[in-house]
Amino acid sequence: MPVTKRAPRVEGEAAGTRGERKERTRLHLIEAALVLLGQGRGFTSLSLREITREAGIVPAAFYRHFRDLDELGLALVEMGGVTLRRLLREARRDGVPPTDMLRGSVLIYKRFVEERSLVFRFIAGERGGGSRVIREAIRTEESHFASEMAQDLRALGTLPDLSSASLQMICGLVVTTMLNAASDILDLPQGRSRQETELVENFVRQLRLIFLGARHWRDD
Amino acid sequence: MPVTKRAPRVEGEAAGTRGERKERTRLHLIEAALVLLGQGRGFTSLSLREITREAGIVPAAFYRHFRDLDELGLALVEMGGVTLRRLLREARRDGVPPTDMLRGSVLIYKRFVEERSLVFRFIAGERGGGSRVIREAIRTEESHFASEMAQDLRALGTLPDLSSASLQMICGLVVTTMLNAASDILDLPQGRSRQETELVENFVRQLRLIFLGARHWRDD
DNA sequence: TGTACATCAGTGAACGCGCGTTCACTGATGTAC
DNA sequence: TGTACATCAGTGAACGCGCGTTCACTGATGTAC
Repeated sequence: MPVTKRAPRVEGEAAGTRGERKERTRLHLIEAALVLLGQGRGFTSLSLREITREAGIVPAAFYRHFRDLDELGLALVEMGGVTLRRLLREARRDGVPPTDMLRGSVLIYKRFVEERSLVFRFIAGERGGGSRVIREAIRTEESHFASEMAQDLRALGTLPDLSSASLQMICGLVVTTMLNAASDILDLPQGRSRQETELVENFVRQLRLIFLGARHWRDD
Repeated sequence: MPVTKRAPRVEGEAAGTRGERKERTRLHLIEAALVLLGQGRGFTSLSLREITREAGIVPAAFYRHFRDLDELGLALVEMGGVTLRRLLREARRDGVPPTDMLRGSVLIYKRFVEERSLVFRFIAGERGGGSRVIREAIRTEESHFASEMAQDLRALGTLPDLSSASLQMICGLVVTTMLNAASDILDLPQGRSRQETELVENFVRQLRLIFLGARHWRDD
């Protein structure tokens, strides 16, 4: 029976090596920022002190993790990118719904957005406004996401006649449409199922239109 | 010869009735906000004092014109709506370019956006993030704009086989694509003509795809 | 037209407050021997 | 294993600053007679 090198800790809260604790505080800061963003304000309007207050540490400790708020913003973008990639991974794993493919995908996407509302609020919110460096980081994530989606469509044999460039362009349009829809989804008033189905139907139709165009697209 | 009822003023700056002067200060406040937004920050991060400083009045005077910053934001949204309507009006007046319709329209749009960069920066920036009340006001303007565009397409006889609902849906997609593109246009680094033509070509292709889909769309 | 009074856009000072950043510090965790 | 020292995440106090809002005011413009 091997000797326990380190005494096991009772409280799960404070467990871990110094490095692990530090990482956890970093995540607390990121989550704190997301929570505050979830209250419907822009990232640029958050203050360092608010964030540390929400995270439960002293303002000065912020600097142990990020040089400034922009650096935290970039961490949020990265988390957004991870979230998007997970969406594709799950789609790949589960496959697309066999009947009424598009509506099924839209409903899955809608639930995905709602379950990760804070991250999507951030991405949808800072994509157009916010600071320039963050906007560009988001654009980069978007285009990676579009490329990955294009690869998946290629692998699935959808739209086999299109060049990679055209497929990429089409996926770019799909991605911006998805992110616009995410913003709409998050602003849905609760319990207004009429508005909800209208939004979904509109979203489905828009995607249908795009894929209809794609099927008739001729590379030049 | 009629008597001059009021002594003519020498300096154009201070001219006008009290009401006119007030209106001018109001516009100064709106322009000041736009100038500050043009420096690449979000509306929610602007301060009342900054804006009045930029407008050349004392902070307290702000309250003679707006209850708070949100009310000024709504005025900005309205100005954005006016700008979009002007775009359609000019398109109606000048007609669409006869050859290479879509690329021509895109280039006209690009110039339009660049000439009114501050308003578009605001609209593109607050559309996804910002405060909820402003976001919803922008959505309303967007959908009015889409309706008007749909009417114009109907009047021009483009896509004569589509129902009004479908036309509206398609125009909605066109509008969001245009506004996404506006954000990209405004972030173009100066003098990088390569990136510029790529952006334009991508934008043209996306619109082409949408209209190709529209031509094959069957109402259900 | 001239006069006396009302209106009100803009002023300037003041208030209490939260901000970002700095600093020397504490004390648990990690490491070398 | 035990001990002595190093590291460093988080502390708490302090700073100067710009913030939003209030208030009594000023003086040009507007109005009634």
